[in-house]
Amino acid sequence: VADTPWLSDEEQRAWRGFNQLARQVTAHVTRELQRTTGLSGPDYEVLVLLSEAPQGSLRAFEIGTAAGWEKSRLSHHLTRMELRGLVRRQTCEADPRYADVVLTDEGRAAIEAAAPLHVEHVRRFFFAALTPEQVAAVDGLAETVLEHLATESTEPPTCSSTDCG
Amino acid sequence: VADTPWLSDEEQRAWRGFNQLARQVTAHVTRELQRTTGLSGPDYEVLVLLSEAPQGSLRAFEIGTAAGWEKSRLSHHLTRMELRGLVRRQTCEADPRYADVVLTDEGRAAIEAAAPLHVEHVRRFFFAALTPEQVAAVDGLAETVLEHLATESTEPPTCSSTDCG
DNA sequence: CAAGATTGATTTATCAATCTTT
DNA sequence: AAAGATTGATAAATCAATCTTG
Repeated sequence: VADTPWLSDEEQRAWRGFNQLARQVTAHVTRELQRTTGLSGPDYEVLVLLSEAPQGSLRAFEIGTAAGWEKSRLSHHLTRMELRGLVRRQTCEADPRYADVVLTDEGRAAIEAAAPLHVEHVRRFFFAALTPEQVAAVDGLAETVLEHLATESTEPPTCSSTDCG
Repeated sequence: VADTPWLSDEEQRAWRGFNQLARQVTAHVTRELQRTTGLSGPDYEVLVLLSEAPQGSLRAFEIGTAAGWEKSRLSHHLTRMELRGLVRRQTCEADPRYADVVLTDEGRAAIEAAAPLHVEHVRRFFFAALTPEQVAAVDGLAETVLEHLATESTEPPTCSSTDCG
């Protein structure tokens, strides 16, 4: 901690802006999604993953990994979606410790109806404001930081941000 | 909806990357904040706002506006923070419909102890990955999109994203 | 024992009134 | 009636066991 310098003015602005950006864009998009389709953000995410999977089916933990959820949240959420008829769970007969999650017909209908609306919202609240260069910048930023986070977690004890010499 | 085109490959990547970025950076930072200081993200946000306010005091709705929370969430959260001794509520005598939220000594101690740690986490999980140009890009993106969202909401009925002529 | 999964309890967030003051 | 605030009920996310299989 010792010698960690404060954030510069520009960093401060960038950090607060980044947070506001993330929060507000997400809020606008998910509010419209909810209003126009009845699906929550998490609902939509699960449905997209399943709809893009080979047989409309994934192991539960694959969804959890992709969405970045812990397993209990995943299980509870799948239970709610199952009650609404959007997905179905079935134990994998080959390997009974895995749970297969399958997109139902109703679930597929829901995601297919929702997708174009969602795209419209994303355009309206996000891409409409951006130049092609800015879109590229977003893509680059995401790649850079996510790459960094992936390695950051698997690094030595951490003498991070302090000079070790 | 009609003529809304699908997202291009690059837009698709940018949108998914943006979401992953926002989620993962936030997750890393708030997890470390919680672990090292015992404060949640929302706790920290309220404390920062109060610590930067003139008398360490704000009207409740000002916090709600700044944080983008609805009033019931705000009220519940303030109740929890008050129980922990971080803030104190007092009715404004001049205008009894407003509730003043005041930072307690304990609350100020908490934010002052947490701030440098938080800065370190933000550096480690975010700025460490970015060049100065990228920091500027983040700042610019946030400004652009937030400006757009501010006007978007106050616009005509919405013939958004469809050609009107 | 480790990994996948589920369950129940607790904590937060959201929703729908309600209350007060202007 | 409108705006600020609170309250109680519901829904969702997190936490701490537990269970099963390899």
